Amino acid sequence: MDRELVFAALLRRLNTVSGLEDADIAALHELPIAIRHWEAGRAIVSDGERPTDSCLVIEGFCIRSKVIASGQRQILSIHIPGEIPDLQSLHLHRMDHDLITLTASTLGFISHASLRALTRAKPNITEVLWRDTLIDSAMFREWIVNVGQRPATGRLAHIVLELRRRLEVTGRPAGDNFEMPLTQEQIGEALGITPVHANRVIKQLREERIVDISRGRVTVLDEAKLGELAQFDDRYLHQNPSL
Amino acid sequence: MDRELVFAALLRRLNTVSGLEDADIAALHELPIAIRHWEAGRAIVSDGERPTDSCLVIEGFCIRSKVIASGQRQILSIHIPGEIPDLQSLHLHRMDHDLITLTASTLGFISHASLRALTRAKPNITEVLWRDTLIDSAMFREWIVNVGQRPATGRLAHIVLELRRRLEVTGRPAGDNFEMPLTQEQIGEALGITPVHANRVIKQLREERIVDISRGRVTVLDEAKLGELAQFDDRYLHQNPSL
DNA sequence: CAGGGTTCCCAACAAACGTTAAGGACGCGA
DNA sequence: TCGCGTCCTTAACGTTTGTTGGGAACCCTG
Repeated sequence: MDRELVFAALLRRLNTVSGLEDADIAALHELPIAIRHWEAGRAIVSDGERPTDSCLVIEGFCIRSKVIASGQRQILSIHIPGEIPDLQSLHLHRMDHDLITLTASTLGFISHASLRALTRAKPNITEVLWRDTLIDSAMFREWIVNVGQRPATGRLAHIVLELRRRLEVTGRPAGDNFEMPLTQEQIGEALGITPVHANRVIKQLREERIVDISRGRVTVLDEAKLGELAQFDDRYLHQNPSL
Repeated sequence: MDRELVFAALLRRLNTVSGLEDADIAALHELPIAIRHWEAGRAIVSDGERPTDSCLVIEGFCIRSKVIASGQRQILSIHIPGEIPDLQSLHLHRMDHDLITLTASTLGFISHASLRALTRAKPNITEVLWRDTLIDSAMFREWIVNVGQRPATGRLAHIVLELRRRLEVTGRPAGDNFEMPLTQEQIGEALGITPVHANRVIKQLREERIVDISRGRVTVLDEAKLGELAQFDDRYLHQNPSL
C-alpha cells in the first residue's frame, strides 16, 4: 500500500471538510500512520476499551454499533474509505460503542499522541478535525430522524441514498450500481427492524422496481421514486466547506 | 441575572467535561456573554440559518429537533441549564436542525468571533469545548439506540433516567420528583411514536406504578422496575473526565 | 366566571412490524 | 463434488403501533 495514496485519501476527505493551507498539509504529511489489514467482521475497537490510536479507513467498509443488554444490536453509521470513524476517541477516552469491519479492510492507525501534538501546534488542523467530528454528529442526528420518523421503506431508501452521496465525494464512481456490503440482518440492525421485516422491505422495493439490493450491491432502478421515498436532502452532510 | 452565576453554571458544566487550569478559567471569564430572555416554544435558531453566536442555557429547558418533508418532527435532544446546545454551529456554519425553547428561558449568547479567538489562544479550552461536542455526539448515538431498539415503554423510561442523571450533575436536586416539561405530543416526538401511543405508554407506566409523568413533572414510583425497563447505563454520558 | 385554546384521555379499527418456523439458494472448504 | 454453514426467502400468526374521531380536564385571558 503506497503511503502517498493513503495520504491522498485522508487529504481529500479533510479538504471536503474544510480548506487547508500548505503548511498544514505539510504537517499532516508528517503524521505517522501504521497501516494494517483487517479481516471482515472483526472488531477494530470495542465498547469499553480505551484506544490509543484513531483509525483511518483506507480500503473497505466499517460500521459503528451498540449492543444493549437484551442482546439486540443497533448500527449507528457506515464508514467508507477516507473517513476516521473513531476520531472521537481522541478526547472521549473510553469507547461507548463498537467499531467493526464489514469487509476485509486496510486501516491506517494514527496515535492519539501524534494527533494531539499536531492539534496543539496547528489550530487550522484542529478546526478541520473538530469539524469532521461535528459532521459525524450531524449524521447521527439524521440517523435518529430516519429511525424515528420514516417507515421502513423510507429508512432503507434514505440509507441507500446517503451512502451513494458519500461515495460520490470520495471520487469513486457510484452511479446506479454500487457496493453496500450489508447482510439483510445488518440492514435490519441499521434500520431498527427485524431481519424478517428487512427482507420484506427489500423484496417490496425490488418488486416495485425502485431499487434492487442483493449480494451486497445496490442497483437503483427508479431514481425518482427512490428519492420520494427517502426524502433525502444532503444538507446535513455539510459536504461543501464554503457552504 | 448575576453574571457570576452565569459564569459559574458554564464552568460547572465544562469542569464536568474536563479539567481546566487557572489561566483557562480566567480566559473563559473574559468571554462576553449577552444575556437574553426567551419565551416558551420559540425558536432560538432554525434549520437553514447561519448563526453568529452559540448560546448557553442559563435557565429553562430547550430541545433540538428536525422536521421532515411530510411535516413530522423528531426531537433529538433535551437541554438543561449549563449546556451549550448549538456549540456545533461554531464550525458547522449552516444549521441542519432547530433549537427551540421548551419553557421560558434565560440564554447567554457568545459570539463565534470571541469563541474562535479564545480557542485559537487556549488549546486547553479548545479541547474542553471539542470534548463537549463529542459528548453531544455520544448522546445522539444512545438516542439512536433508544429509538431503534427499545419498545416504547423502555424508550420513555430511558429518557426519564437520562434526564435525571444529567440534572443531578448540575447540582440540582433531582430525586424521585423532577421537572420534564414536555407535552405528551413532544414525548411522542422524542420517542418516535404518535401522541396517542405516547399517552398509552404513559398511562401504562402510571398504572403499573413505575413512573408518573404529568403536567411536566416526573415522579419515580418504582426505581427498580424503571431501571429494568430502561436498561440505562450512564457510561455514554462521559460525566467523569478522568474516566 | 365565561369562553376558547391547549392538553390529556380513550375507544375502535387498521396497518406496520415482530415471532416462529422452515425450506431453499449460495458459497466455501474438504 | 459433497457437505456444511451462512444468508436469503416465505408463510402464518401475534403484538405493537398508527389512525380517526371524539370527549373531558385544564389553563389562560377577557
